[in-house]
Amino acid sequence: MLLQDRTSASCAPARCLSCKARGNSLCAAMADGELSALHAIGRRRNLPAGQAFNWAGDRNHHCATVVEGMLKVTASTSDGREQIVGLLFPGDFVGELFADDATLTVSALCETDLCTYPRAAFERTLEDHPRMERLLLRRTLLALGDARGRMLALGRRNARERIAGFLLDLVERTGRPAANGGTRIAIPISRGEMADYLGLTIETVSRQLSQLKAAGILAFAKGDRGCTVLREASLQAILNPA
Amino acid sequence: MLLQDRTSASCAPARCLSCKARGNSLCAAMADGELSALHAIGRRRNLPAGQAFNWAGDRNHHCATVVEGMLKVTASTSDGREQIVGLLFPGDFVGELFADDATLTVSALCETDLCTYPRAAFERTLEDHPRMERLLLRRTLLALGDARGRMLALGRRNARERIAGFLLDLVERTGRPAANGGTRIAIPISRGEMADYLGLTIETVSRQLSQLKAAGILAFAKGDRGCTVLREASLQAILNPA
DNA sequence: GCCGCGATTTGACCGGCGTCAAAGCCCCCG
DNA sequence: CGGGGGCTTTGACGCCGGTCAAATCGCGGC
Repeated sequence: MLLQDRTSASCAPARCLSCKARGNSLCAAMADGELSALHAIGRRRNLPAGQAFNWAGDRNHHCATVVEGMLKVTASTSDGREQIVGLLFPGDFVGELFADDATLTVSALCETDLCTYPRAAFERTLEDHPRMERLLLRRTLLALGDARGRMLALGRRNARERIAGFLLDLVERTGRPAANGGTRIAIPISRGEMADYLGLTIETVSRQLSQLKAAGILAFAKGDRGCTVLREASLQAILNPA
Repeated sequence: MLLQDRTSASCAPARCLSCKARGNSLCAAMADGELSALHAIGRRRNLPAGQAFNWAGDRNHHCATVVEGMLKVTASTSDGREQIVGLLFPGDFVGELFADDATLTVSALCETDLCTYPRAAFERTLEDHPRMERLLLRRTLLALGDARGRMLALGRRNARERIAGFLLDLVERTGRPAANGGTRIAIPISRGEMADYLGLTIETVSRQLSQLKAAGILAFAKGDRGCTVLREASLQAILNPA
């Protein structure tokens, strides 16, 4: 163990060098030699689709970074209504730092690989590596900006506008030019999860998508998640009314 | 100028020593001697009630910390619907770091004193003082947690529940025991601002408050902002239904 | 192919909250 | 003391989106 630490201090651990999330995760702040500090406390973990990484109310022992896959972060009311308050993609940091108890539930939207760390050890590592702390600050600020945009959507936009905004986000994140001049996007989550993300119900989401299809703005290929956006400008017009 | 910097490097600038926000602002991370770094780039500024510190869409030149007073951070749609996405109190940091353009509008809810900094200079100071950066990270994480709680409220709670939650927040923040065994709270903002904060309309806020009064849960003294909570447990029960 | 199950879509209905309007209240100022 | 303007309350009404229910689709297993 000690020996391994010493050797890996001079060259990055193999698991890290081949890591798909390296480069856009917090690890990017670490020089190859420093990675051993994280490597020593990190464990790889695979999370099957649907399974929770942790539950709101549990003691908050672990944090992680997403290596591959997607997670949702949800908050819920005492009677079970649920709101997705964040989505996490490869490279994103997972967890609530500096808090003894978790207030949010994190679970996998599809099969997901994580690099998990004991929270206490991670926080210590953070203190020792200001570059990593700085990177985390930037990410947290981005997440906060995102959260604020979603507060506007949840508080002030109607169902049509929320759907349009969501689809435009997907265009930006996953859009690829389609044959017919439209843009093909993946919709990586179920209707129910879209509803939880947008603060709507499944039925409303489905109806709105049907209307957009009827209006010739969207087209669905049968039997797959995803669709192609035929008239992006129309979505923009819905999102930003005069 | 240079001379002043040198002298103040050995003892904290007088303005900082007497600052009411010292101790719970980012400055708390600075030893007395370090404060000159902030002092040199900071300017005091007084903002009359209602006036904006900056507008969404402007170049993002300045940030600040709140010395005294209260600010609101608002996001709005292209057609003018407005959502308050944050409230700022003495000691809180004001501004969107690492962004060239402001996406949010910040304005004073009452007469407010700020200590403002050019954003670029502040970011440089941050780099030189990891303790301050760490404090900012903690605050940003708290703000993110708060934002997520508000997403749940805006996305999944009805008007009654939002009002109850808001009042309970005020009890925690400003509550003082009242003569009749109730808790006296200050409501430091107008009905319109409450509505913007809660994602409701003025009329709905007013109606809900009237209902709580009729139910004997709240009592309003005539002619002042504020009220006393007679039955806090009832508010809890509204916020967390079975 | 056929069945069964979950996800999605569609329909009917209704209630909460937004909208529009008017009245009331408070405070400032003359 | 009276008048005016802004904030707040209250009322009437309509619509959006939630609820309940049923039909349809998609897919895997046998």
